[in-house]
Parts: sequence; structure tokens; C-alpha cells
Amino acid sequence: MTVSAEVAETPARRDVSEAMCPSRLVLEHVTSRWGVLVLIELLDRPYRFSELRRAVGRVKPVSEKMLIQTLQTLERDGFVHRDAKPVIPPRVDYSLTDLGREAAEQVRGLARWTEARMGEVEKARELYDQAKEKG
Amino acid sequence: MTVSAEVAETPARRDVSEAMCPSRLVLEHVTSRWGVLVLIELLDRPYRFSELRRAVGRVKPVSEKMLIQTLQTLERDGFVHRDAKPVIPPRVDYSLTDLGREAAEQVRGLARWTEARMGEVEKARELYDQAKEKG
DNA sequence: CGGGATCCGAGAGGATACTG
DNA sequence: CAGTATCCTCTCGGATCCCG
Repeated sequence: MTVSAEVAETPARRDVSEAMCPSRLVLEHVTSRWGVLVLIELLDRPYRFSELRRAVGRVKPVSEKMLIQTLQTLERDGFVHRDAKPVIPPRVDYSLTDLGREAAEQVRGLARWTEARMGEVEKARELYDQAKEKG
Repeated sequence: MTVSAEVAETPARRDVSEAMCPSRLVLEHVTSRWGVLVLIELLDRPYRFSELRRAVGRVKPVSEKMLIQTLQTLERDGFVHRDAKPVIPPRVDYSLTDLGREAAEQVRGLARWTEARMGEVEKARELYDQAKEKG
């Protein structure tokens, strides 16, 4: 995902190919391991930070660091809205923007398609594996 | 992507969370950096190996190693069909299966959506960045 | 509670050389 | 041409400690 790649990087080391297709980077943010799960969870409703961490964690445990990084890049791309209440203890709510909702729905569509086709995938894998060991 | 994670791994080290949602792994294969680009290219037509490498390379240069790995996992999942002709010099054609075509179309949909929304994304980034430096 | 900063291991991913 | 094998680099991502 290269979440913070654009922060402190010398121009010389920049991946020249990202100029070829800047949208590819956005696509990588959206389809990144944690990006996918975060977007899908937020499609249900807004979440507080720790709450979101637990929700995502039911699918796959995520460290605080990665969750923050993911949320920050998604916020910067305009997919996630961050609402920090100045209270003690701190309370921060994350929700999808309209743009983010569009993205999330497509991602969820792909996720659901994948679940629906898992049977065929596993069948294909068995064929592939047993064809290999005989090879 | 963890392409060959399932090859030589002790059960103890296996990511327990993949049992929670096996389809998540398939989703990661499909949405992986090279998986996305390969699927989209193959949606146009079948490709030979080097030909595909050049085609993908027009978007982002890919090493032979990663292209092979990607093709192998996609083939194992039943998304890509590999047709190796026993000739000299070797000729191998890669194409999408029906299952792969369905996946590829969804991925391409997401890619196109991303391109279409790049303007809004870049606008959001400017707002985010200038709000930061004032912070 | 919601983060930031730092350290560190593991694995992704590239370069090169070699084979059928 | 289509891979395989090896080595090496870089960064992803987790663990830990910190602060407001």
C-alpha cells in the first residue's frame, strides 16, 4: 500500500511509474488489505476508533498503527471523514464521505462475489494441486 | 499478496485469521498490485507471457518473477487458464476463465471508477494537505 | 482513548544467472 | 521464450513506549 510513501521521499527515489497512472495508487489504497476491510465496515455505520478496530479485528486482527495509517490515507483521498470531538477522554468518529461510499460499495460487491464463488475457487485449487503432484 | 505462503509453512506459523474468512485471501489475490493489472489486461484478449509483461509494463513495470507468481496464484484459484504449447521455442498463452472474467470485470469497474473520480480525489488531497500544514 | 515515534523481523519484490 | 533459482534490498506491518 505504501501508505506514507509520499511523505518524506526524495524525488530521485520516487517511483516514476506512478506518474504513468496516478489513479493506480488510489486503487491500491482502496484495495489494500486494511482499506478493503475498513471501507466495508464503515458502510454499515460510523465507528469510533477502537470500535472500528474491534470490528475489523473480527475478520482479521489489525494493529493500531495500520488502522491509523489506513484511515489517514483514506481520509486524505477523500473517502473517509474524521470527526474529532475535543473532549476528555478523546472521541473520534470515522464515517464514509459520499465519494467513499461509492468506492466502498464497489469493494463490498467484489468481496461478496468472492464469497459466493469460493466453492468454485476451492474446486479449482484441488484440480490444480493434484495435477501438480502428478506432474 | 503472500503468493506462495501456503507452500512451505509450518502449521504453527499459519495465520490463524485466514480460517476466519478464507475468501479474504482470494480477494487479496484479485486485488493485489499485479493481480489487478493482469486481470484487466487479459480482459482484452489472451496474451503470451512476454507480451503480457510488456502490456502490464505500460502501466507499471513488472519483474518476470512477480508476473509468474501472480499468474500462478490466479491460475490456481481458477481465474486464469494457462495453455502451454510443446514447441521450440516455448509458447505459453494465458487467458481468463469464465470465473476469471467475472472477477476481472468487477476489478476493471473499480479501476474505471477510480480514474473517473481522480479529480475529486486530488481536490480532497489539496484540502487535506493545506489543512495539515496550518495545523 | 486516540493517536505519534521508534525499533525490528519477515516477507514482498527486483536483478541476475541459469535451464529446457 | 518461458520459466526456475538465488541473492539482496526495501518496506510493510507488528510490538512497544510515549503523550494530551
